Amino acid sequence: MATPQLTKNQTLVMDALSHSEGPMSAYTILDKLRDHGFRAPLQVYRALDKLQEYGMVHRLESINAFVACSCPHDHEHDHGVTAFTICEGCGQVTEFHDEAIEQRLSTLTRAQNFKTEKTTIEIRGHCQSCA
Amino acid sequence: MATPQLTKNQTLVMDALSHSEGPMSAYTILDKLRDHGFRAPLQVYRALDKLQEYGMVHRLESINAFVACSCPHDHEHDHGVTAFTICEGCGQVTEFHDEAIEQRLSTLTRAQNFKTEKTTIEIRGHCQSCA
DNA sequence: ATCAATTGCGTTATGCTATAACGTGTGCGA
DNA sequence: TCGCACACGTTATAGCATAACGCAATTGAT
Repeated sequence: MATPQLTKNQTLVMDALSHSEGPMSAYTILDKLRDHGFRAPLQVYRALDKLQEYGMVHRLESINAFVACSCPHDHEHDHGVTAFTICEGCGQVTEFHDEAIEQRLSTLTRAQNFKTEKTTIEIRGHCQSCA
Repeated sequence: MATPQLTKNQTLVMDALSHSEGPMSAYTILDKLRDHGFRAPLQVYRALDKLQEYGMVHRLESINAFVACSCPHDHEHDHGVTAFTICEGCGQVTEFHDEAIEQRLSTLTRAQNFKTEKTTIEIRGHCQSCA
């Protein structure tokens, strides 16, 4: 998945997420971008869809929010399964990848002949500071 | 978490989920129970909250739906981490538990001094029949 | 027995999340 | 230059979830 040149809206949404400390809901992003001409949710959702497709943004299913991918390198290759810890206190999200879990899940899904398309692993709790 | 006697509403919601082939949204449950006197979403959500607390119902975060726990035994002890495969074709949900994944996640979260409260693992794709 | 606390219930209203459906403009290759 | 793909803007609507109020039943300590 090569990363093409981003459009204006995509760039605005990406910047908003990148400069945010933690995850943001689509509507929070919308509010942040009103000064830049954003008026409707669809403008945000359409940009988010593309950014997810490019692997630059992740959706956190358990909190209906979006976060910039923390991988420093480009997004030209698949990262495999992505997992997150999400702190209920400060909202901090940590992204991580683990080959062992990926292998194990692969084994288990293969055993039931299940064809995986998207894997969600989200761990909610409290980080060191907020424990 | 001992399972107390269920209230009327809790029983109705539990029965609806148990007799369903797959997961149901709160509003779908509401519609199914209108004949039994249900009028408002809160009646469903309140019952669902308790049933989740008792470990009899799981929430599928990635599709905003609820499913009856498939464990045959009672719910008096914690099952640890619960994972699901969710078929995008037929909606079939399979629940499973894996000690290896649980261990690995525990190791990883411990490494960042993260205190886990709830773990979500949901695998979306296609089951054998729908592949 | 009585009071207070707890729990469940019902209702209305509201808020948050996401998409449908329509039309416009722009770039680009056949 | 025609047709197609894509991004965009707008309005409206659908879908998911909770706030806030009040009432009724239960329980359990005084």
